[in-house]
Amino acid sequence: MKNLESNICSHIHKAIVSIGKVASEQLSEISLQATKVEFEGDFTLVCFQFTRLLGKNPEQIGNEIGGYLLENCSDIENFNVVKGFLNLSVKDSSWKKEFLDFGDSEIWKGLPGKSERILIEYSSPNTNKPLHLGHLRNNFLGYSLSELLKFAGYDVVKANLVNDRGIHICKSMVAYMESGMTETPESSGMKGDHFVGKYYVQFDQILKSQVAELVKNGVSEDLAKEKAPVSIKAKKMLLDWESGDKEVLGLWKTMNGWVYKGFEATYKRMGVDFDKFYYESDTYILGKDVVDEGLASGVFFKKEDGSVWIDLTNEGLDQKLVLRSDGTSVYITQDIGTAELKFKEFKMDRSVYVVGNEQDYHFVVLFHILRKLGRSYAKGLHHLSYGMVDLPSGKMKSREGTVVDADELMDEMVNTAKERTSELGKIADFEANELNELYEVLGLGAIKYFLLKVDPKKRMMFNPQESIELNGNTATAIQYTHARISAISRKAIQQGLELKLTAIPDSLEKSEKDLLKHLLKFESIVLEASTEYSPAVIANYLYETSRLYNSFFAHESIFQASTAEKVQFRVALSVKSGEVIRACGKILGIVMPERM
RNA sequence: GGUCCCGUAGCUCAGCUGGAUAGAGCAACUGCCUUCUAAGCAGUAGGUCUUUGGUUCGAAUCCAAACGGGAUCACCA
Repeated sequence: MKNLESNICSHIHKAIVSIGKVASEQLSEISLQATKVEFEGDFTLVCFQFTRLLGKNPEQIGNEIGGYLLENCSDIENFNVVKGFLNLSVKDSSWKKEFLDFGDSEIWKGLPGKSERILIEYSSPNTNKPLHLGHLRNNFLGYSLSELLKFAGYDVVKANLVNDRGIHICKSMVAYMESGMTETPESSGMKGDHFVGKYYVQFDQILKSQVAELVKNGVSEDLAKEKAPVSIKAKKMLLDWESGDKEVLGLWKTMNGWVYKGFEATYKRMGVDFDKFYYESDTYILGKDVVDEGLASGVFFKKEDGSVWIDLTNEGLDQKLVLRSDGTSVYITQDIGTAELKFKEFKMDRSVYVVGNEQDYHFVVLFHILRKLGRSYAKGLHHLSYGMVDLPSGKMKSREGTVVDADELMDEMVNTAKERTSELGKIADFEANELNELYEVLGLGAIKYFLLKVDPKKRMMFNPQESIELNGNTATAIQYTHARISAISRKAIQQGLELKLTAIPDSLEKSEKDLLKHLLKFESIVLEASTEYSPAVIANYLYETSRLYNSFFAHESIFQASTAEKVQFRVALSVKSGEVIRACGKILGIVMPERM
């Protein structure tokens, strides 16, 4: 699309210069839009924008530019002006050339490399409970953003900062100790992360009963929460952990080990991976030297009690603590330190944090701090902030048991895919392992697409009662389109037909032209998605591709086309569509099956 | 209360760098499988784009305010 469209634009530019006798610098960039179906033409130029510059009415302008193009631009066959809109019809030969260039290109292997490295931090789980639906959105977003940027030519590093320490882990540990430490994931047959999560929930139950007891004896609720024996134990355990108590560290390692084993299985099933793991137990001490540096340079200041702050009132924010009065770190201290560590290790040009929007403020502050500290990497920082996944009952709350567990959801969707597949009964000749692989691909694809097609920054709704759809705007329907295309190319190979797009028939059916024009947009869509950090852009484009292909498929017969040339062309068009669908699927982490 | 995000069809979402009659899917209703995969296609119906002002030749899109929903404002992470 690039060549044809930009060529026309540059001619329009010249036309305006020649018509209005204006300096070419006075013109901003010309952009065209696709002509609406109700009108004749391929591209439309909106002429109102030039009325002031040229001192003429839009109709006149349209006619004059149209006339100029007809004479000077070899791509234009005809034009018409409706109100202020100049509709341009492109010659079939120009379209043909454009389509053939596209047929030659191998753009779906990825865009040319850009010597820029981007580090993407995502997932970042707590090690005290299993992953839930919210984590799925985070993981799929982070993974597909990484794939998207890789595809766009960047050097991408995927990092996971595991939150493996803190009071929440101590809670699981305390509850486990209270239970007598008799069972293990092995003995109970539970997945490690679910096993530890069970004790985290148990802690809360013990706490509740102890608080109730204290309240009955006249203690206020707030105080009771603090004074409950398990609360005290958890706090003491955190201190013991920090002072390196052998026993506590031992239990901590054991329990985290169980969780990691569970996470590993879940990550594998989700199809996400990481190049680098950071652990907060290593990084939580970092950042203090940077605070010292900032104090010396005057970016931070110290209050009488010894606490260290940054004043962001000039930025429209308030004062923010960066070091406690006792000299210990807070959350943001660690993040400063971790940012330094990442840069030291990877020298990345950009750094993206895939973190929920409840931390918007935190990242605004963090980025301000790093900028004020004069860090070279500060301009490349970006918070990919995504909205929560809501249930019809409202927010997910682990304590109220209203979470949708990631492992369970994946099981359910794979199962739904299985039921549907056997209902349709098309794959009777599949081996058992092929079948299971297909169910997995369909179930996981459905969840991924469901979560990725929505603009990341928006909150979204998930209704666990109705399982994720398999008809309509879903991964399943897209995967189906791909399977269909694969069937076409199998048959074409059998018949010894050429799969490459090497020739374009003189006249194209509407559905063919629409599909081709849409496929041409692929590169610019990838660029748009990567500059906006939005896999949703890819997902929506992918769906449109699938829809247009299906429409073409339903309207035109491929192997029964009137001429051999048309058969060849339609086969090649199908193959191309399949390539684009697969490329989008790869970016989204959705596998496209050959048969289903 | 301050700050930030969101508000489009009954439901879930596109469209938002201003352009012609606002698009999909689900749900409802009609058609289409003796011919390449009907998990599909074609159609009907469904809209004061939360409201009110402003900017503009032109606003779902930009600006302001109001209303509604959410997040956040800890020496928690």
